[in-house]
Amino acid sequence: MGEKSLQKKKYIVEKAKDVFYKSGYRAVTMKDIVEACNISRGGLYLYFTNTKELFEAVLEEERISTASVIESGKAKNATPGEIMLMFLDEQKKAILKKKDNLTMAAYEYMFENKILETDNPIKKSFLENVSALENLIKEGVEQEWMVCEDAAEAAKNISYTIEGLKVSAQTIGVSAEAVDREIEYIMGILGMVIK
Amino acid sequence: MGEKSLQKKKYIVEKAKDVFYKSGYRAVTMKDIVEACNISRGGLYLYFTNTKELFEAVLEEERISTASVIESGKAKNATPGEIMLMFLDEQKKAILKKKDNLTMAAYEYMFENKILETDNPIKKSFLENVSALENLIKEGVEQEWMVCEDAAEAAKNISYTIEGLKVSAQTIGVSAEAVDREIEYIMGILGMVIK
Amino acid sequence: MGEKSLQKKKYIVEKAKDVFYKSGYRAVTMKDIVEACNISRGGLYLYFTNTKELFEAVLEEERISTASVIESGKAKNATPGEIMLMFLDEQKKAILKKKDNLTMAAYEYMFENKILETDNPIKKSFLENVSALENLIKEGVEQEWMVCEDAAEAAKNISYTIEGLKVSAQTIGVSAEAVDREIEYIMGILGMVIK
Amino acid sequence: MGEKSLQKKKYIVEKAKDVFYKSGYRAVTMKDIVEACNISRGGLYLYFTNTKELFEAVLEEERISTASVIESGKAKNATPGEIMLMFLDEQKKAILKKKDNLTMAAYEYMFENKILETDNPIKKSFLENVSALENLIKEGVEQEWMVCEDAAEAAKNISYTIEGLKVSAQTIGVSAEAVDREIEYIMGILGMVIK
DNA sequence: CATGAATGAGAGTTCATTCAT
DNA sequence: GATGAATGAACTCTCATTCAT
Repeated sequence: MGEKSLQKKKYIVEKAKDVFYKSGYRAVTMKDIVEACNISRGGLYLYFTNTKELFEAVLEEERISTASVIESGKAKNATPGEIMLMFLDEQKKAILKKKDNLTMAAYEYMFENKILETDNPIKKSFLENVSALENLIKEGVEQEWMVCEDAAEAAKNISYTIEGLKVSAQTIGVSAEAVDREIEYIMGILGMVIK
Repeated sequence: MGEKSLQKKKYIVEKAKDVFYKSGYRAVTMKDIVEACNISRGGLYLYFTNTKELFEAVLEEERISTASVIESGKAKNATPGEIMLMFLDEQKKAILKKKDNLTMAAYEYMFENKILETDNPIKKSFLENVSALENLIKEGVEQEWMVCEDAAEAAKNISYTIEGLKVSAQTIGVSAEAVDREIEYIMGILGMVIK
Repeated sequence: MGEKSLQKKKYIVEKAKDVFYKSGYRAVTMKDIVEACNISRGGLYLYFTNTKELFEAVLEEERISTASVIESGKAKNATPGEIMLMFLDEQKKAILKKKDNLTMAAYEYMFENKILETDNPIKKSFLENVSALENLIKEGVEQEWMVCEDAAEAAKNISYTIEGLKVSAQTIGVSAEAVDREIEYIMGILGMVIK
Repeated sequence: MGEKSLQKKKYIVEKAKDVFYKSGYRAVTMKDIVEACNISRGGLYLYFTNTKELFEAVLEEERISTASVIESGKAKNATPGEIMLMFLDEQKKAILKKKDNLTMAAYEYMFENKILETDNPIKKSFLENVSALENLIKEGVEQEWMVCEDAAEAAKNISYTIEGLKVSAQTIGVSAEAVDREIEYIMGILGMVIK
């Protein structure tokens, strides 16, 4: 697959993203993608065999990488406490983003594709994030910016709280204040002073 | 619709519940239901026109009514604090129940059927629960079993935390300890002494 | 599947037979059958899932059973020699039948479906016929109508000679005289007097 | 078409032969050939428009020419009887060759392309062979190596017997002994002494 | 000549839905 | 009410064939 093809592939992923945003995961058919991309039926199949592949490509692009936030924080010589705040702020934005159907689509995808498999990209991403958070917390504790006896458990707790907030935000609705309260709770867990 | 028909309808809902538990929401076809019920294709249509109707009937049956827990507590002359504990315990059980595909099915359903509509049965049920909780909290505060400045906000916060836990439990996995910690957090919000 | 369905199934097989006669095996699509039967796309699938199933049903109907010829001969108290003549006559007719594309279709089918599998219906039918012939020959030898040292080998030899004639007849062309000569040869093998 | 092109064409035919050997005739697609040749889709079309053309080119290459065997025999000053034995031996080898899917492919091809047309390459080849055999027999009779009243009919009979054996060998299975017996039969027809 | 991306026709298959019985 | 055969729309997927480069 040459340079040109890669561009086309990217173009398809971009268009597909719109479709998934609009229609979720399961409702999307290859036909929908074909129409969104304005290409031929067969043409799409040159790049993607099914909507699962397509969705995984979209996920790959979309992933808000905790790791990347943490990396960029370290690059700026920020303290673990500062990095944690940056991370939480990033998550808050993601939670409060209106019409983030991709989160729901991801849940549909996860449900359809047997969530217990560990190579499930969402679970994988979740676990990566937990791991990155855990390291951050350990560092924070070592440098006495945080207090936490069980960094692993704390990282997990923080992560699924955020996950739950994302889902609730898209289904039942969550106020910015509610998100703030959760963030305070998380900071409390870590013995961080609330700003 | 006569007595006999009502019984049949109930029978169908019961069988449909099994199917939704097993396969989620979107993956379920009328054919699946027909096969599970061992009735004729046409027969099913006499009672339900589509899987949406069927799923709503199942939801109606399954709803773990916060209100009902609270009512039953009041009937036993339990204090607001005791009722709250009973409620949280009930929720813990629901969260930790393995293979609760119905929760995921409900999310699929919610997603497909435009969550913003207020007559969405899940949102409706959620709001009812929030309201019941709010009243419980207000009562608890009045009787000085709890401390809470904004009962409405607290009720909402508690509810979506639980909702988030349910989803996380079904997708990423949540330990019993994690649930306990969340319950402690909730009790902390309400100024309740941790047992 | 009720009485009515069985009739319909038979009707489909009948129509399908025409199609296979006309177009062979591989060229036939489910669509062709649908059109020949004048039924709906989905309707056909109620009875047959693919052309393989259909073709096997056609084969079942069409099978010129050696066994049945032999049975009917025995029922008429014919001698083994007479039965052999009846059998050979039956085969001659089959060989010389014009436009017997079904034979070719059967070869296409056999080729596509891995001829080595012993449950291949054509091979199975062939082996059944060989076995029936073998018994007939043994009986003929016992009653001194025939002379043959190795009945099994003779039966096999006769059978594939006929098979070869069928194919040649449909592809390169075989004269009635040529068939007669082969029959004489077979009778010679069996030490039978040529009429 | 230049020298280079001819070489490429030959290369394609060689690769195509493998594919036809492996998959028969009808199952083979232009895509299969393209992949086997490791050339571009468009590239193949410069040489062959469809699988029929390709298969005919393969047949042309593969033809076991009776004529050539006879020619080579004559070149070696062999007697008609010796040449006949050489020819029969050659055929025996061809019959007993395992996995000769090309024979079946040829039947598929013949069937698809209306066998009645006399320019059918297989029929043409068959008739050429019959003619060469006929001449050989006539010569054998003249030189008193053979005895045969109707050389034309004998040649035809021998040829389709062999053809039938080839098909049977590929579908139902034929033992070497059975082939020998057929050869003896043929030699008997010609009044040749059995070795 | 050669490439390979792109097209679109067409085959297979599944199901929601209807309707005569 | 109940049945289940029948319909047809919709979707997936594959290739022969073309054409700009």
